[in-house]
Amino acid sequence: MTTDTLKQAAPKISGISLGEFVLERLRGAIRDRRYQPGQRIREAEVTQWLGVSRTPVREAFRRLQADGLLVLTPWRGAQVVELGRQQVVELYTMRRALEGTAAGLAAEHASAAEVDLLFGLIEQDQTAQGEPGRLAEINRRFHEAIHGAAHNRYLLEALNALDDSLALLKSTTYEVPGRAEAARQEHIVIAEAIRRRDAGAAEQATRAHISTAEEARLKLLFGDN
Amino acid sequence: MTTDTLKQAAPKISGISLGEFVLERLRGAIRDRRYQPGQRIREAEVTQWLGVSRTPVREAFRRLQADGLLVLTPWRGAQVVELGRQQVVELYTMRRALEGTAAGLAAEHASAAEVDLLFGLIEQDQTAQGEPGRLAEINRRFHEAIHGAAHNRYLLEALNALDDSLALLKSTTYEVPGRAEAARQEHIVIAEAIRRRDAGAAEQATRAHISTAEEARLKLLFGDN
DNA sequence: TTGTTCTCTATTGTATACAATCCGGCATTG
DNA sequence: CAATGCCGGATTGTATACAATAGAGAACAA
Repeated sequence: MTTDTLKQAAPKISGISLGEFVLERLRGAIRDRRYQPGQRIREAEVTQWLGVSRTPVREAFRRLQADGLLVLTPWRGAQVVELGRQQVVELYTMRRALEGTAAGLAAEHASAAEVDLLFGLIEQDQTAQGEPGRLAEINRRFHEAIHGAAHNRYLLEALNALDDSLALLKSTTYEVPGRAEAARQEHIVIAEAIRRRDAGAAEQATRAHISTAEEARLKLLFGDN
Repeated sequence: MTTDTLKQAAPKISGISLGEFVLERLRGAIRDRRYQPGQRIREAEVTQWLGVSRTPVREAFRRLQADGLLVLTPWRGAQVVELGRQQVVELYTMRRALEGTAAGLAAEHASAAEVDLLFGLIEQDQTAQGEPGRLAEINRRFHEAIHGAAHNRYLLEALNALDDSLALLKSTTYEVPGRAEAARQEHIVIAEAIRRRDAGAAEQATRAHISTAEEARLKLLFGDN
């Protein structure tokens, strides 16, 4: 076993297919911005990086295209999607709809443990003030908890794909001054609506939350007022 | 040029790639129930049918898996998805959210021509009473018109994928007695809300419309009361 | 008969060879 | 000098050969 960092060994005895392996590796690389928006990804490049043939690489490309992370142009190959202002706005509109729905469903279906998890995360949030990285991570887990509590697999899939797309955007909105405290308050309103099983309130509060997040995001990316 | 119906000729000079060609053919075959839910689809089978090699077939399989139409099990290949009661309920929950959002956005963004189209379709609807097939077709175009009027590409994609999934279900709800007239009235309420730019009312009316469609569907499929 | 194990075939996963296409640079020409 | 057209290499699309696996059915023992 060499300490090979450039040429990653493909899993030899893993039960997973190589196509899935490549898919996850590429998805991670795009999420971590090792492949940046607009960048072209050549098949041969991935082939050498992961030590597999072109076939599984191409399969992963197709899946990532379906997820909206890659653009595949015939005879020109794959490019990481670049999001313009209009697309960011449309993505946030989708997010408002889907997260709102998830929160409403969570109010109807969440178990006691799931509700406790939400409030636990809100407490953790308070201990992480001033650390944008940790705040973003706790925020992610808060929203994932709601997604799970909705108990709808199609909704969950759609939200995961949406998160991947939004990961194409630089940095976190927690770098905007005052955003952390505002988000925290909004989270509390949402969690309390879910606890008292008020689906309408949970949905409305979540939509408002996404809207303020959108504002912060647009300000960060495009300097909107 | 032979009148070959079994072994379809692949497009030779078409600008489209074979993978896309196979994808559309398979999607159509699943929509038309030539491949039925639960049925296994072998690569070799499609290979012979369309006169292409396994590579483009496999690419199409991956895309269809991402769209939720196929289940790919390692070493076992592709199977058309079978929807159980729980999954139908979850799909309709998604549809309620997405169609509601689309109607709300249409109320905000629809052009005059798009509004006219909606009322034109409602009139056509009246001339097709008693013909479930034509009614279903007009219904489809009514909803597509709203989807387009929302002017959000991600929402449009999600709704198209959802329609493909629901196409896995047998027959149309217009076979339920009284469903046609009820749907027609609901359509009018939705279209009028959009015409007067009342996003909230359009969304609410659409959600209610999807809920009654869901009821009819569940009754049809599972004999719910 | 029934249950178990083994083998063999059908089918999919992977690698690679070959064909088609695009894009850059270079030469030619006005 | 600019514009245009034509190579040649790089890259992707497709076909096919080979490897790995699952599942059905035969052979056999109890």
